[in-house]
Amino acid sequence: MAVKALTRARPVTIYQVAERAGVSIATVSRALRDDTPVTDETRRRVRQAAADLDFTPSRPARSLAEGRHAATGIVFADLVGPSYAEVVLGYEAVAASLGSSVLILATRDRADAADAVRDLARRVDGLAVLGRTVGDDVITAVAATLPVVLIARDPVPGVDTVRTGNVRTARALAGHLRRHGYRRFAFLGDPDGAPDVAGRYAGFAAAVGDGCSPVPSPGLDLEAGERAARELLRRGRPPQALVCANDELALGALRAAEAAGLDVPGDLAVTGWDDLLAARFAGLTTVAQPMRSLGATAARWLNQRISDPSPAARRRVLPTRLLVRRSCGAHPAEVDPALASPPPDSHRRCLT
Amino acid sequence: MAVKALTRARPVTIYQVAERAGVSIATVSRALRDDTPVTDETRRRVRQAAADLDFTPSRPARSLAEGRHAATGIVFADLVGPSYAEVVLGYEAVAASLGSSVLILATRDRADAADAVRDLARRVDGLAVLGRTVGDDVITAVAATLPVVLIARDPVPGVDTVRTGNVRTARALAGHLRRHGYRRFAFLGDPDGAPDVAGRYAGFAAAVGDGCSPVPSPGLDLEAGERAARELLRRGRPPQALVCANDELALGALRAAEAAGLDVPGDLAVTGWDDLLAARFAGLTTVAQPMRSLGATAARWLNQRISDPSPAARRRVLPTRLLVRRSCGAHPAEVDPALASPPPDSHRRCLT
DNA sequence: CTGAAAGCGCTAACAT
DNA sequence: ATGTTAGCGCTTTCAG
Repeated sequence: MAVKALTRARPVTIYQVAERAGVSIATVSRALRDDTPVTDETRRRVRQAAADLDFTPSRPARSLAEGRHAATGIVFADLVGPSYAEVVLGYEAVAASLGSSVLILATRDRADAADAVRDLARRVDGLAVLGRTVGDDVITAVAATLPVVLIARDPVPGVDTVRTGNVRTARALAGHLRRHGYRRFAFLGDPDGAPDVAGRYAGFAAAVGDGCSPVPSPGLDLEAGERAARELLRRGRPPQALVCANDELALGALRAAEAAGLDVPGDLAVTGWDDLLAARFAGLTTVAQPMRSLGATAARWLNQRISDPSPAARRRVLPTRLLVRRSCGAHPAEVDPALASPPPDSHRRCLT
Repeated sequence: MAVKALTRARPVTIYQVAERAGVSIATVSRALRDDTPVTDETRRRVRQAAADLDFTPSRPARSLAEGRHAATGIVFADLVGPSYAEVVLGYEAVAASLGSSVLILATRDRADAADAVRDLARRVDGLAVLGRTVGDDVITAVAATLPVVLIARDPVPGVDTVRTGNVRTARALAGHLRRHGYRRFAFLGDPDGAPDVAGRYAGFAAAVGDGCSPVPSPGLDLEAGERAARELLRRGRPPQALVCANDELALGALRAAEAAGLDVPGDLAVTGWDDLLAARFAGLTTVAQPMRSLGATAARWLNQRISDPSPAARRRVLPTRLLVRRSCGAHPAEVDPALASPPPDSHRRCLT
């Protein structure tokens, strides 16, 4: 196969289409977008010429002239972990159906996250921000420039926010565990590390009273969970139930328990949060959240605010579901069957 | 909180910066990009003015003038499933470090995928396409316009391609299973459905000879695997080892086996592909692939080809690793320890 | 080193 | 209904 396209063909412009169709560029512009008054015959000719030349309008030129990008962005820390990928997917699906392209920005541990966000802001008509990826100051600054929707993050004045119910669900979880008879709890995760963790801890701690203090983990992944749990279990008088801020931590705790020769749930009950696929196979009691809806809602709101920025800031908390599996103890009859069913937009079924 | 920003401030332009700094717009343009000859003093003044006004250049205007987008796109079918999210993440990380923004496009089951791709092509300087999301005709057409890199997909003439080794690894897997003593195999998955599946089946079938025919599943998810496996196990004389095209199918098969009262690996060996987190907890023997590297490589190649399109098309096959766990049978001593270690860019450890 | 001016390709008044 | 023309905000010759 010979090397091809050493120099790529220069893109076709509206002028060439106009010449070929024997009309002015304005007419081409009109004919190609169906919202304007053009003779059927003219439109046909223009369309034909455009097709012949394989013409597609230059996006930058269009954006510059129209003063809009027809694109929005979504900022997140990572895509692995708590099924954030699903949020992005839900977001993309709606955004695409609304005719806007999607730019992504993963902040990970990037030092210049704030700059990157500001830069992104010049390429889009609106921005969705997932979690505590950048400071409130950046959010406020960007929100002064274009519409912003916060996802799974503490609200910022004047900015839309969609979240999942952490506090309330944590309370439900606490109730469930108490009905199991547990009284000594530990919460695995650092409330200061992520807004979600903070909410989950707050709700749980409030529900069980003083009986629970947080055991900060050095991260939110499996290794962190295993390490923190190992430490905890080594100390005297371990808790009866270990409530983890997310499934990865919980799965790590499961491993630590196994390594310590403890039976789950016999010696120790463990719960997670997120309903990862792995949680099902580990029989982990956890909380399922409508991740896809989270993204979809953000995309929809963003679109609305782009076309009309005037309404007051909106806030919504999406419902979550407690999924009771075997890791929290013998399955009591009191569990409402509805609680065991999957969240609205999940294709998963409860396993245990 | 009062409603704010009913009408957002118009963005600052280069003219305002020029006026404030007492120079021409050309000088501002130069001073803001450090690659041009400008007096230190002038540069300082311009920078100051820009900072005062919180000026950031308009992307569309810049793109129009420069004739480039400083952005690339990545097209994929979905983000869930075989950790495609990791590919995207690897891609984004490299692209960002190379100074280009990232646009995403999820084709899912979208009917107008081809149009969407063509549309995306007008917003980027290069495109990465993951899997069989659009037809070869679209790839060829787009590749004539801008650089394209294919990921985990059969090569198209003249287009770069990065893949993971399916055929060779399938052979290794077959060898391992044969050493276990298995002789009757079944392959779960539809080779005609996805390029990866095709390669995996081809390699496996070639290695075990006629002893293996594919059992097409109606999809690649857990439910499809469970259903297909249930059917298979119901028929007389089930296989000794069930090799699944991916982990989700395998996990479904595990459930079907359990439901049928079969012991894994006692009555039936099961293997997967992808090394999902859940595979670890299910003790599933599987194949780990350097997903992140896949994306990273694509981003790097794209960048190179954008700056210099002349080199001949490149093809690379990234190595995979067989992860032997308990689902394939009693752990023989013959397993090379190296085979059990994680792929280069994975943070995961082998569990079993 | 800096300024003036000509585009980049398109949309949107404004004419006709 | 269609053509003319003035921008959109920036980069980049070309002069000076």
